[in-house]
Amino acid sequence: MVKESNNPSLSDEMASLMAQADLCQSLTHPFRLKVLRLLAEGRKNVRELMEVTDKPQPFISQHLRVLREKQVVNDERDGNEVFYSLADPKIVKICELVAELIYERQQ
Amino acid sequence: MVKESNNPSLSDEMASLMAQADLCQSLTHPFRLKVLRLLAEGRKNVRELMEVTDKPQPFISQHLRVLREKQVVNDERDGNEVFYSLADPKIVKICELVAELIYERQQ
DNA sequence: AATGTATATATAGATGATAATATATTGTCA
DNA sequence: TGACAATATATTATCATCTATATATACATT
Repeated sequence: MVKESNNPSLSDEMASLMAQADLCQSLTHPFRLKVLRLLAEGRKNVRELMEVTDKPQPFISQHLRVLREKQVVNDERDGNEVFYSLADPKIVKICELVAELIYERQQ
Repeated sequence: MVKESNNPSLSDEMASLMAQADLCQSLTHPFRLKVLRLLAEGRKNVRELMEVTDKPQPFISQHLRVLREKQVVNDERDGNEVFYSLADPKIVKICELVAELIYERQQ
């Protein structure tokens, strides 16, 4: 946004805003929001997500990668499978607030 | 995401997820997050946002347009000036949670 | 080692977002 | 009405994201 100034607190704020924007980027796809909603119930592997969402495997893995890169989910391998889970319970809170906001709009 | 099924509740969920994703899109730019933070203090017009952020006017207006189109802010004209304000207090909550989440990461 | 299963990555064409510049609109006041 | 101030929109080049398809990797089992 702004060129870095020599005031450290300004660039700190900028860095924080950039990180926040980056995190929000992970929430800009309906499928990823759906995945987050599913993971809020508990960890799931890719096969389970395929069964529930009926989407092709690479499609799912690509979106999981976005979530992983933004540190919104964690992955842990268990033998052949990889389980995904929410990295922070605040993610659920955020998604819930967003959903509420949309819900209230329709009333 | 998914082709519309004949189950109305499914497409309702889809519509909701799409609206949620669309709203989150407004949060994916550091400048817009900065603006929301400023508007959380109270309504501001474009000139005030220019003074605080030191950004060119069209840059600001374009980002305000995104926020307006996503219904995240309201605008009201007062003579020559247009004042922007947050459309819903939940926006502040969401931004705060996102900021907290980022803050905690750094610890 | 060979095969099968689960998941990840590479690639490419299409679509969408961003930023800068130029220009248009809207309202005020002389 | 004409000139100015405040804000909005149009345009365009660049860069990121999305989806589908193809392919690669990792682990398990025989």
